[in-house]
Amino acid sequence: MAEYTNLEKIRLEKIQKLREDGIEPYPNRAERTHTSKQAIRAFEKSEKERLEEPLTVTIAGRLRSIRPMGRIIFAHIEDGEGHIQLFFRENDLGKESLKFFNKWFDLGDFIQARGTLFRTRTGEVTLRVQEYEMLVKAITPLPAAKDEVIDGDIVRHATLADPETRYRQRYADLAVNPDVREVFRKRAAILRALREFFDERGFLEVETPILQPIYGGAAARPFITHHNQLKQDLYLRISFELYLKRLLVGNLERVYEIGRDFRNEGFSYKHNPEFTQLEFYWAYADYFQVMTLTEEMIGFVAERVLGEKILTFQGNRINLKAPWQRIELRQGLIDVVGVDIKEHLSADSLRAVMKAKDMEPSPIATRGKLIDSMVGTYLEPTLIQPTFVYNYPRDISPLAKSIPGDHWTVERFEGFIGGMELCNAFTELNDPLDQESRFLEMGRDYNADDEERHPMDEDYLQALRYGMPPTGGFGMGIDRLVMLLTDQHSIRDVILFPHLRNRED
RNA sequence: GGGCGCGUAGCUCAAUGGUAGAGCAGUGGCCUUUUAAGCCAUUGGUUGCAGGUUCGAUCCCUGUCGCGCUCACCA
Repeated sequence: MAEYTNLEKIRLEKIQKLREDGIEPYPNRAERTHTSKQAIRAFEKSEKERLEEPLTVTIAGRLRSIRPMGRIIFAHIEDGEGHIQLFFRENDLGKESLKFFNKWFDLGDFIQARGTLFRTRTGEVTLRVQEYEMLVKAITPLPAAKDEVIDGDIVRHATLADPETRYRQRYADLAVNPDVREVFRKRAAILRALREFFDERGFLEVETPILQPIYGGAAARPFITHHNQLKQDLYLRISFELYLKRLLVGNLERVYEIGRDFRNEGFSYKHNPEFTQLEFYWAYADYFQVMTLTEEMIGFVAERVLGEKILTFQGNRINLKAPWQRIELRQGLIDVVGVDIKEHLSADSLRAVMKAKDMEPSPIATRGKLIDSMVGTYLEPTLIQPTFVYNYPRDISPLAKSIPGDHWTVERFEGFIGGMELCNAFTELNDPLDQESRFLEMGRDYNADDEERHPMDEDYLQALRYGMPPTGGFGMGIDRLVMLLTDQHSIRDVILFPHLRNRED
């Protein structure tokens, strides 16, 4: 049972009294002829055409401010597209009707109003209300103190700022913070642009299983669930990779999927346990071609969403125009920490030189993990402008193809923007025998009970034995791309309902 | 998981080892073109939760819950 605050009790009482008077505070049906924006546009058009007849419209929305001034009342309502001012006048409505509004309506209620449009002395297009009706009585007041209209924009004073409430009650956050709505509109535009980009280039959008008997394609701990009838444990996917590549075996030469991945790991400003991923696989391409396509893709999305390839992220001006900077991983680490990984082909040797350079290498990490941690700690934060780091260590890339003649390195790159890893791609390993030995290698590098261990996927190997064309593959966290294009510091600000701990107090 | 910080009215924030205050919102009144409208009056709090120290705790201490930052973790 909800416990009501005093403010809520007052509104509950209003609901009861309205019903006693035969007025339904939650009517089944509403009516509107114009949104706020449409109404204003229609009025401006009629002004231009010098129409004599006043324009009559019915609008509906949430009451965001009320300014009673005796026998008149000004109010603003907000709908999905904007806001518009209502003008209630005793001369138009009669004494009772004006009083009724004053008495029973509160900020946050939904109202439907019919009337004619005019311009006030201050020039604002306003609805002169002739009839109005309550659509919804809000019980809880919106967590915002007051609105001010400056140059036609609503400015909110003392608006909801507490991050916890904003994430837990996203509905309230959205209702009260228009820029939050804007972030999610942009997110939708980004997804639309990505689909357009791949559709235009002959990529087929597909859907692969989220519930998987064997997880794979990434190093991450999975969520485990259970199918009752099958009496079988299933995993929520940690990547799409192994299923999408099966499709290339099946002669679908260009595929992509946009969907949710789940990783049972800690969260941070750039990690949420479920997140949206884009992966694509492109037959007869290699990782350098994928790099070029990546530049095009990100540029295309930015054009669509921002109108240009320049953006500001956390105070940095970022230029997305191709070509992006390309740094070979080995050279990047030589430049940043002065370590040449080619001279340290064992984990122990690498650990020794890292210690000598005052780093604190993990005592159990593999060579590849040590290299990756140096990249993450020293190189990644410096990569503000779009950069591809390429040629990664083999032992952390079990699904990527080796560089011919180089046992230690694979054809793989990661893309960084704004000091943040954005995407990961490689020339896909399509040699089933090599793949099998890589799986076995991984099995040796991890303990049997380590959930990050890459499990052997026999069916995937079977697929490869039929033959997978040479392929370039790519994965990107969409949430991070949205962060970048909307200048949001935290992944929680680009996910509508980010995961938070349960409250038990 | 570790470290640091935060949690006070519906919202945004103050405050003190002596029992909590402002603006807005709310309530009552005045006001027929306002723009954070204005003016007068007024209600509102188990200070996240549970303990402890103290004559007395919102403040000090311990634990706990949640959030934030950070480190670890994160092919």
